Amino acid sequence: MSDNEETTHSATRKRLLQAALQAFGSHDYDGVSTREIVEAAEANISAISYHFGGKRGLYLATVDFLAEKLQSGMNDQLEQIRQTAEDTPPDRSATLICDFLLHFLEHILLGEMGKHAPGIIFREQNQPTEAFDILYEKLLAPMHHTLALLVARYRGQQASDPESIIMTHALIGQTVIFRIGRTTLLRRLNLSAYSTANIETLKNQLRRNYLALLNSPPDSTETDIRHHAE
Amino acid sequence: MSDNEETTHSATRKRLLQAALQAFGSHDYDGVSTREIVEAAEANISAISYHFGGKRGLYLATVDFLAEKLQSGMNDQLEQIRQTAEDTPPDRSATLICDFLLHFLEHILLGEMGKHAPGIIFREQNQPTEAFDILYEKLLAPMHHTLALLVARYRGQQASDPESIIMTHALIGQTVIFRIGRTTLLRRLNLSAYSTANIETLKNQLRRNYLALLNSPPDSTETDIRHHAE
DNA sequence: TAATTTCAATCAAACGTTTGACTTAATCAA
DNA sequence: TTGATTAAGTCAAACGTTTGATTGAAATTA
Repeated sequence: MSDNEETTHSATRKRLLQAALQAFGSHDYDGVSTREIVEAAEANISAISYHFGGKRGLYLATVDFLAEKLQSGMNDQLEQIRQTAEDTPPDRSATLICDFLLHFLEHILLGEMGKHAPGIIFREQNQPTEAFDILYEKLLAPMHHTLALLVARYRGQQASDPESIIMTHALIGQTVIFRIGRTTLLRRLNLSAYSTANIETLKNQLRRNYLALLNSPPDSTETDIRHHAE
Repeated sequence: MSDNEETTHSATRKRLLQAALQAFGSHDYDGVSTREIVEAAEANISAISYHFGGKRGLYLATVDFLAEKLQSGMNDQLEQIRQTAEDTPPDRSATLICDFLLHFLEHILLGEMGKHAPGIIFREQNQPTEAFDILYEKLLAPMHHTLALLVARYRGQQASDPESIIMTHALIGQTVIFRIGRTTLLRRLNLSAYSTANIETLKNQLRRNYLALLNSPPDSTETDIRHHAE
């Protein structure tokens, strides 16, 4: 039984993936030429066809590469959160949510991943191809699921309740907008880039925002239904 | 003195802009070929060079076209909001903010603009070119500014206070994420598209979120400083 | 030796742009 | 009113370049 996809351990293959990640992260699929990539990867043109079957194959492998990379850094954290959540009272969930999201914020604002991932992820959200399935399964769904679990737990709702899911989405949205809408916010604040002090300010304010949302009363209609059901 | 840019009133010119908006809205710059555009516009290849100087010129004109289109539909609303805000007590500002954002939400989820604008705006945020300046000046800045004014007024802060600006950004972010992250949310909810009932649910929940954020107490440090200054 | 990987060279197709002829409509002197 | 002149816009055809992909030989590795 083989691992995920091919498990060819070619150095060239890895260099191609890294170069492609950088390229596809900062330019559109069609805005990146295969020659550009192989030059950055110090490989031959035909290496793309050889290792990935073509440009499209390289792109898909790159998205998988990205998802795998991010997943590995997040899965432990998510698993630990699920564990902690079970062992502690529901009202501690808010802290877990805040800590996770703020840690996530720092990653997408400062981390290496923040450079390349957003462009690819948004593009796939906006105009999904089969690459979106990879991102969703390995990245977006696990994160969304775990957070929804905590949100539901904290607010005394079901994790499958649309209200929990929507609330989770809003929490994530309020976070990622500081990466997605970075250029706009920086102009409004007369800054050219986020400093660590700026990010500290952001984190403080976002934490307060998270708590305000989490502590807001659930929809009364839903609550009534739930109470009657119990 | 001429109007904005050239005021050539060619039918072909307009058809090119409309076709280009559709094309650039759903595909990347390099993913759109000039032949594709002229075919949709039922024009000749050379019309692009003739009217816009080239593909790049057409793209910039298209962004300007988009900004102008959206601006016209929003400026009246923003002006009216600024007027209303001055004539009514600060605590009414929350309603104005909610109404504007929810109206905006409906536009980007269902309206014609929601199809094409997001792709272009995000791309320019993520990798700004001179087209971003157009979007910022005509669209993003006015909206951001007016909302920040209301937010500051409601929470008893200065509109120039970073906390007001950041709060405004968070409010907008929480709104647009339902367009940007649409694909993810729809999967989580097991839907294939937003129905009008779904959107009504979204709006109800978002309104509650907005109010929770707006009513949350401002940063105590800031508040202290402000009180001392007064 | 046999299999895997790299290489320069080459391919057809698609790209954005340019060209020069053609049409249409407005301008103006006779 | 007529006929020549000019300008604006459109068109098919072609331009040189770049694109992703392929080839078969050479190099490398096992």
